[in-house]
Amino acid sequence: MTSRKRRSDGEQSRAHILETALRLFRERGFDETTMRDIASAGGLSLGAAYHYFPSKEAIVFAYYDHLQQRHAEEARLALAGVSDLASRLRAVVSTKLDLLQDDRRLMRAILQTMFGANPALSVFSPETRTVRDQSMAILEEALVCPEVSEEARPLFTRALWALLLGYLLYFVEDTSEGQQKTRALVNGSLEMIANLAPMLGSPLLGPIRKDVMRLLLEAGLMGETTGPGGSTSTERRS
Amino acid sequence: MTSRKRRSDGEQSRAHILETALRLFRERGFDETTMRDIASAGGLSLGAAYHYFPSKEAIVFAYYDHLQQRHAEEARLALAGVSDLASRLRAVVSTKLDLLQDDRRLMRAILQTMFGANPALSVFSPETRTVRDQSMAILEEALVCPEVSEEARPLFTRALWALLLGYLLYFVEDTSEGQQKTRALVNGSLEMIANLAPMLGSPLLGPIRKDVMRLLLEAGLMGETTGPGGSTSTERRS
DNA sequence: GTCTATAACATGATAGAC
DNA sequence: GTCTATCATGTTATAGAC
Repeated sequence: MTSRKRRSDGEQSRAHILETALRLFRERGFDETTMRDIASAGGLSLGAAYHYFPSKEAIVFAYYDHLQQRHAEEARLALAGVSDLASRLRAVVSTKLDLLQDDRRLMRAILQTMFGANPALSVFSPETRTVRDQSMAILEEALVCPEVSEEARPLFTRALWALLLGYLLYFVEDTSEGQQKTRALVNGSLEMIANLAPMLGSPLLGPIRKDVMRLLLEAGLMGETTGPGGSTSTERRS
Repeated sequence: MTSRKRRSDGEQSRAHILETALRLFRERGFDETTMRDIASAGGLSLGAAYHYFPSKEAIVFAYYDHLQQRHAEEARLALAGVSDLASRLRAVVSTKLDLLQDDRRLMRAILQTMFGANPALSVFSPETRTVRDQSMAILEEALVCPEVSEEARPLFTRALWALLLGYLLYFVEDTSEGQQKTRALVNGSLEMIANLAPMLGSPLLGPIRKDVMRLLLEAGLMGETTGPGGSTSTERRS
């Protein structure tokens, strides 16, 4: 265990780089901040920065990872003692937006990689599985309430996850004061969804729910299976 | 009008570059094809290529523009004589997928720019308005049928557009043989939607439709208004 | 073995001559 | 309109310091 002291140095440097990078990203934006800027502002060499983060993307991903941790905490706090569905939905989405309020440009960089050219980092890829599961877990917690039946919950969670993605997409482009446009859209639509929720749980829609579940399962969008780039994948990437 | 001959030369060069670029993109992928490759394969200099296309992105956009033209034609052809909603929905989405079948890597590049860092090229931006409107127009045509009431159509169109975006997102990652996973997902979900459509048009849901419309209108997602980056924008971009 | 620094490379984009 | 430099930046290779 001779690496004990060394590692602590490394961790510190890593944290320092991340901190510096985030500060610059916030000040100037993602594209406008170069790796050289980050390195020199942090008082290290370019090589050192690349030693800790294999790519510029990796830095925003580290940030997003950290952010989700915080969201989980905040959301749980906001959910405590709140029992009606509408409020619970608002709580979980609002805390997310609050955390991202001043980092919309960073979130744009994240979305770009999630929808971007590198399949490994895509929204559906197995590599990003952890992040996705974590995100869904928080949403699912919000759905633990009388209005949502046990059977409807998994499906509802997926739908909400897709919706959240849409909200974020809108959010990063929203230049209205305090992103009030997004807030209004979110609050209004979640309110309606909450009102419709009991209906969705009705036995009348049971068969349809079944159909949807089967569809999503086959598409690899549900349960333990992989996404569209499933096991039959034969494609390559340089 | 001394520019007559010149322009024709220019147009020809432009078309030549576009053609060459697309061929290389298909052969090697978007990221793997450099502007230098395109220029030299086309027998021109790097500067010349940049003269016609201000960026690499611009090339894929030109392609996408052309593609939508073709989709409009194909979709109209496929819609002719088909009157039931399910078939009409399938027709318009299937033709899209058919056109993109062998260009999924290119479509990925398109999606990346649409969700990407450059706000001007975002899905919601005023600059991409034409493309968006064209795309929605085709979808709206598919909804001209007895199952969809006149009042429900605008809303239905928007929802379908969002859904199509989701399909495409899934499609570009789908490595299953012939993208059968996407095909199954699309056919199944559209079938269900078609079945639910008459219900959505019911007077019972009238008030809710009103609410949704108002919400989308205020969000700038409907009608002639701009998107989230509306007139109050104060942000800049280098 | 773990970190850091320097130099080199590939490529998207630009400037200015012809 | 076209070309030839040239630049800026993400990334990699490599060598040295602790």
